Amino acid sequence: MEQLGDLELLMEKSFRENVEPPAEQKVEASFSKTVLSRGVDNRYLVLAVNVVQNEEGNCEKHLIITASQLLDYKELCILRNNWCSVPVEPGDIIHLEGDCISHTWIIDEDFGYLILYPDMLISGTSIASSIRCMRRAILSETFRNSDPATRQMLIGTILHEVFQKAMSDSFDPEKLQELAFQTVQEIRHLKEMYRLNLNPDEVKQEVEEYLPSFSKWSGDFMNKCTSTDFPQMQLLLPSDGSNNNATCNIEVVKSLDIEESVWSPRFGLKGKIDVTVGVKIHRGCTTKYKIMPLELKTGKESNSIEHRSQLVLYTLLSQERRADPEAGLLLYLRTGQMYPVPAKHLDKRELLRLRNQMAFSLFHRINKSATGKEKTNLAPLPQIIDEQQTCKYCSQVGNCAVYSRAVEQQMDDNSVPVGMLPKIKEETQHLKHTHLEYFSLWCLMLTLESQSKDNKKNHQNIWLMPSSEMEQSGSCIGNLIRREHVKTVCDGQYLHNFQRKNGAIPITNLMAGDRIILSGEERTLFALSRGYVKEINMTTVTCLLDRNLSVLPESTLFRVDQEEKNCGIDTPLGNLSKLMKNTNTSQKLRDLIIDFREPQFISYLSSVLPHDAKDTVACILKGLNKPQRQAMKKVLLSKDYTLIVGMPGTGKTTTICTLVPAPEQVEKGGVSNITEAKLIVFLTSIFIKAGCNPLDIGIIAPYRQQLKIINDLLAHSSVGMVEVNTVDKYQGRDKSIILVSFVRSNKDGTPGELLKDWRRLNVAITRAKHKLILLGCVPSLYCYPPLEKLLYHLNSEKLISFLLLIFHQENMKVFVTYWVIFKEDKTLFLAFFHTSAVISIFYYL
DNA sequence: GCTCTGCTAAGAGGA
Repeated sequence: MEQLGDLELLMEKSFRENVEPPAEQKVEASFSKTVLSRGVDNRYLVLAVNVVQNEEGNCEKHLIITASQLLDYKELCILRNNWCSVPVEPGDIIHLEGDCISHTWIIDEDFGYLILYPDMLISGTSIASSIRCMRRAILSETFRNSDPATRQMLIGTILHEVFQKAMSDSFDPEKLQELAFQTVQEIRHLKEMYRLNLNPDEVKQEVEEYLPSFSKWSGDFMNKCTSTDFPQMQLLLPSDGSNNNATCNIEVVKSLDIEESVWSPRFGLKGKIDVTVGVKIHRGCTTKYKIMPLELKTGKESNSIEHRSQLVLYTLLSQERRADPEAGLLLYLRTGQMYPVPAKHLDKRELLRLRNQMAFSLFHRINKSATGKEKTNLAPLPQIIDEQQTCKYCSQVGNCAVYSRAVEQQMDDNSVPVGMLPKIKEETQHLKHTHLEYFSLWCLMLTLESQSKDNKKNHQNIWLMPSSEMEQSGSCIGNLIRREHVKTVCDGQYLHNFQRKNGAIPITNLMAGDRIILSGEERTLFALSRGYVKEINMTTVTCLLDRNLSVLPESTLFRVDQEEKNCGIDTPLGNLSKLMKNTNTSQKLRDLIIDFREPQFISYLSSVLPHDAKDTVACILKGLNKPQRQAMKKVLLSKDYTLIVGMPGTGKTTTICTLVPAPEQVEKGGVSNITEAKLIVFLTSIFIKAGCNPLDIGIIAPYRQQLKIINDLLAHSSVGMVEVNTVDKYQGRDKSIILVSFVRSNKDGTPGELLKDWRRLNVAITRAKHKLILLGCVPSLYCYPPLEKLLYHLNSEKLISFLLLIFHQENMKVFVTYWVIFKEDKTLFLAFFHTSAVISIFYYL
């Protein structure tokens, strides 16, 4: 009792000490628009932080907090034990888990959590990776594209997909073979194989080696007669208490979701759960049913702390949607071995502590001058660890060393472990002082830009503000009910129709094409899916979503929130990191960009232009004025870069153009032309963006392989629902817009039979009611007599447009933009040529 | 203060 009295006295004291100083009134929330609240989603503003010693001489942190906007109602939060190290400061926003008794929260070793900046959601994998090196975790969040994709990652991705498909289909060996084959053949995976110089057959073979383990796993854990037939495991749930027998039989009943994406503003976490499974835990004569996260791993069966931590974090994420799973399952697909991972309080506490440290580092990227007199500069990152082994294979080692030398070693209180100095030197020895300065400057500038007010995502409004309030800002529509069937456009794209439960849709800024986040009005259905607005009118919002919501009850109320545009500094930061690499290309770019080496030019055009391109180039130059022609010539002679400077409207963009060749590919499946296919998809998307109904657009190609490629591309774009067919299928029908891809493009003029058929061509070009776009390689198509006639006619009518592909380089990344001139006339022929001239341009502001 | 532009994203495995 006496102790308690002392404690109360202590509390009173700290209250008095901290409530009274006038300085406290100046405290402002670091997240300007944060909604302070109490209850499950509580958000407290920290007014004061006091470190005190308790009776036993242990350290405690006492926070004076408030959930009232007027700062008039204050509470106390006492942090004990390890929680004392949370880097919380006055002005911070925190979330508290636990009990609040007589205006006092006590967070200690065994009970309660503090979440620092809960609206900053950090991914499960990031936190897991911070266990070994916090600095690396922060660097990976910053320099996002520094991790090069590898063969193992591709195999891992493919295997995940095969397993997930099998989970909702079947683990029958023949079916698995089929699923594996399908998945390996998917365009995005083939692209990655091409990039990694891998053969699809060898990838398929490696994937197949895992399949027997898949079958073994499903045989072990699913569909048995009696509970004791399921594998025996050691698992105690926190709710089981300590004096229970840990041995149990685990049965996987069913899969409830795949790639479930969860944002948790309660724990400040986000992540994607590989598989969400219904599990029965049979222990003695009792059975517990739990819905748990199942995490798949294709690599070494390490059962490592990182892997297990990922599952512990996923049990926290799961609580956003349903009851606490208390445990997760970790499955190694190479062997089919599965480990249960209980989510103990100790593990959750330590992981959230790491999360708070990470949130602190991510939030405090800049040292702002307190008085306005000192220079604003970058804050140091978490300490470099002193473990050569860990750093040996770290993909962030380059960024780590450059940041240390360019930013941290310029500071007074910089401390690098002595053992790591040689490594840092080695990693940065190719860089001059000017390069380090450039890195430091741009890192600072980009970080400042990302922190500027209009670039901050205010996602927290979605979880903290009711839709009725958000609707007033025009970026939200609430009280929506799903109408009609969900149309599956393709895997991962589902068309949903929503209507307001009562009456018309309120006035809104939401427009077709906007990115949105779809949530249920209920808290547990928050951020269910993301996608685009496809169409919006007075009564209906049509959305293309990444999940099919028809599994939810029909009466579910939804809200649609506009996803705020995010200023991506990821690309420029990634480029900055690449610019510092020890490669010849980066060396050259540093020379030109940082050290301002003058660009070099060659003397004669004849040495760069292929002979047969002469006429083509002359033809283009005809359309340009004198300064444009001079600029064009300079560009063609450029070895490095050419700057074109001009007032707006003087025709810089017109000058920056080049012709791409688009060669055909002849394979077993038939003839195709990937460039044309991409362009068709691009043009289709332009028409849809311009307001055309996808159903009014038809795509025609004479070759099946081409149709397949176009279909695949459409399926992976936001377009979808556009009819793609051979000429014959359009016989007797018409569409508002028809796009034709002629496919053939080869120098030797091998004629294919298909295009010689005059009747087919006639059908193809007479299907369009309003706009006909023909796309093809002019010199190749001249080989076909019917097309020759057509081209001759189009040419005389000036209906042929040369297709311009614009390469432009911004933030050191090359973008390719198709530039198409739309004319008033109904018919337009977009033409390619065999030859190309590549132009590289840097835009400088 | 308005409007335009840039925009998937968490994790795929390694030791």
